[in-house]
Amino acid sequence: MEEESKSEDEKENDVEKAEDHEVIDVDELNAGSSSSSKRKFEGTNMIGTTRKNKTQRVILQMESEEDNPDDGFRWRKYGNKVIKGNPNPRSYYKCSSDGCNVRKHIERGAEDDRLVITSYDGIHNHPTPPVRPKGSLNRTNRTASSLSIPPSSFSTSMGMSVPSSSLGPQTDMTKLYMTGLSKLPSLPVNHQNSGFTYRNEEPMTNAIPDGTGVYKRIINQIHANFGKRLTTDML
DNA sequence: CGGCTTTGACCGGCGC
DNA sequence: GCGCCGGTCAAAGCCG
Repeated sequence: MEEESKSEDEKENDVEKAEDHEVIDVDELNAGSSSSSKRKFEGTNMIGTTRKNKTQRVILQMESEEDNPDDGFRWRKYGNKVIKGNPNPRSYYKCSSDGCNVRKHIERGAEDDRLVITSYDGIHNHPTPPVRPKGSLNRTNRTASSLSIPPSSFSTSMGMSVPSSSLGPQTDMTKLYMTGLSKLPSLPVNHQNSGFTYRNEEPMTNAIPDGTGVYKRIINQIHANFGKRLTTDML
């Protein structure tokens, strides 16, 4: 791989890494279990073992039986690891688009195996999801359509949630969250279900065309928040 | 035949 | 300095 583990702003990154992570509110909401799981999340956000936190991290928390909800992008699994404190293994995915270094980790809640925590690392440098032109690969589709437990609401670190009833059960999970996020009407948070967390507290604008667009916007927001302008370059 | 998933090993960072 | 944990890579196998 293209290891970028240079020593550029490692110091800064270090600091960033330390304060940068945002603990998922849903956890608190879900709480009851408390400390142990909270720790887990912090750890997740603070990943920095092998890599410095050079890229933005978006964390989605949702309730689903699926391990790999379709977010519109093509992912290739490159690893699987059982993490301490969580009986469920964490899966590592990379965007299979050429030149795109975006990675994502998917793991299930230690206590709620229905709770799926997806962490996105980096920004897609391709405008549109690389939908297989051949159309031979439908794995992700299969994934999305096999969802049997559509979330009944979204909750975010912003304290918002939205009933999924307004969204089709066929919609991709991530899109659901993204879309939901962008339209969040400030409903009571349902801690029993899904959540969305990203590193920016700023509310999204409305009228997002589709999930992918929303994703981009989120990434955009994150970039803005980070004071970086990769987005401009990449998108 | 091509691409993706799976599994094990190795590497690097962090904490004690 | 050592041990533990997390993350990534590489090879083999399977599926479409």
